[in-house]
Amino acid sequence: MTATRTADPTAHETLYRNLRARIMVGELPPGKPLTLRGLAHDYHVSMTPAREAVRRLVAEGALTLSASGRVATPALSDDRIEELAALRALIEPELAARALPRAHFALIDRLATMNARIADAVERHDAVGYIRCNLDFHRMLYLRAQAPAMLAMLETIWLQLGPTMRALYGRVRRNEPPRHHRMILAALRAGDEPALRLAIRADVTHGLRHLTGA
Amino acid sequence: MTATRTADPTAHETLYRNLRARIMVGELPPGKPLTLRGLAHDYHVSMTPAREAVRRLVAEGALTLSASGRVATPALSDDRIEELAALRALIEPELAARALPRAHFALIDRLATMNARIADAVERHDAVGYIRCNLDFHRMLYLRAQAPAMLAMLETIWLQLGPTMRALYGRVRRNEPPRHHRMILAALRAGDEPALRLAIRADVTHGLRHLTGA
DNA sequence: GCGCGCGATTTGTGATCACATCCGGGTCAT
DNA sequence: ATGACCCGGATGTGATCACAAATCGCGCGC
Repeated sequence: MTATRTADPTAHETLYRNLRARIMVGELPPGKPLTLRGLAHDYHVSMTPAREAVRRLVAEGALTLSASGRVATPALSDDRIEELAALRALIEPELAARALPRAHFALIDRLATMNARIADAVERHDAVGYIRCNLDFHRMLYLRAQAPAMLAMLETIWLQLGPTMRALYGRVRRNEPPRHHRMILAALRAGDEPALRLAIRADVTHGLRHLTGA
Repeated sequence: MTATRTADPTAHETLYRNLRARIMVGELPPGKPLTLRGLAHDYHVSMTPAREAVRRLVAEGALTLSASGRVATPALSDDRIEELAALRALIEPELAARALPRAHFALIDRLATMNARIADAVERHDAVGYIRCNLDFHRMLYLRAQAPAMLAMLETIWLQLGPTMRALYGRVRRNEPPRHHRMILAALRAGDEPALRLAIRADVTHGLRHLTGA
């Protein structure tokens, strides 16, 4: 245990973090309805923290609010998916470019390791494992950009796509080796910013192209 | 009154909308502390809706939460301002480009009218009026892009910059005529997408360049 | 068999209370 | 004069309750 850090987070924050993580990696299918009392019961807290956590997630787009106040995971329209993909395609290359000058060898090495883990998840047909590792791969790179506001904005986009991505990757059985990721690593090693931007953009748009067609 | 729409919004939503609008146009200075009981009292509601509205605004970055849970308008660091400006410079040209094919004459005419209103606000040294009209100008254009997710994301960026922009425009007395806006209108009339992207980017980066130096 | 309406239950909203903690100001000792 | 210290008010957090509205399911009528 490295836990000298046993700070006591508030109830609504633990609930928030937990739900957020589950939504981002696609543990919940699109359109899954949630209830305040249900969440409160599951986490052994009262309704108040559940309300705050849900409200927060709704504000981030991780959950949608029906007209009557009912809350559920988002079931995105094709148009919305296209928009979110376009946002990823705008922001991620920028973050990668900013990370590039700071991407030393140890980072690239760790990225390659994570890439292997992604291949494992694909092998095992583990959809949420695949999504989790894939996001970890991108996040690890973008963290080097030293741009917390950009990264936060990007993560809210990932959040919104979480349930939908799961619904997709759960359907397509064909294994998709991290082809573009290798291009990303090559561009990083070469210090080639234009190539990096292209590789990132290709990775993002490739992964999301199938979502609308299905 | 066109108000056939007198639907009854929930208390926390009216409070949310009101606060959000005030923050976005810079009515509140950076670092202004707010209290749940204070807000609840001002809006004649109990603490519960105030808490939800505040939680929502915190999630959007419109308010910041101190370690002890205290809430205040954000006092942005220079780095963060640069990031948010970069995000605007990425997203806004894209939205403008998507709006361009749908920008018919009536829209351009209305934009020109709003441009005049901006000039008025500058004349009167009305900082919040200037910010409000400026954002209205951009929003009116971007609405034509039919990209609600992108626009929503952009508005959260505007939100975060609200108090800071006010602090800036309140300081610089020199009148800043909407020079770039005329370039935007010209590009729209000519249907010239590259020129439009450049004009938008220039407008955004120009307006925010001073924020770090001051 | 199928659609419709009605009632019981579920669910979100808002109010209020108890409590731990934090912040500010005043006091006292050095 | 200045620093630490301490206490009282202020503040956020969480729990619980009352209430209105929406939803779902069942039974009736067609």
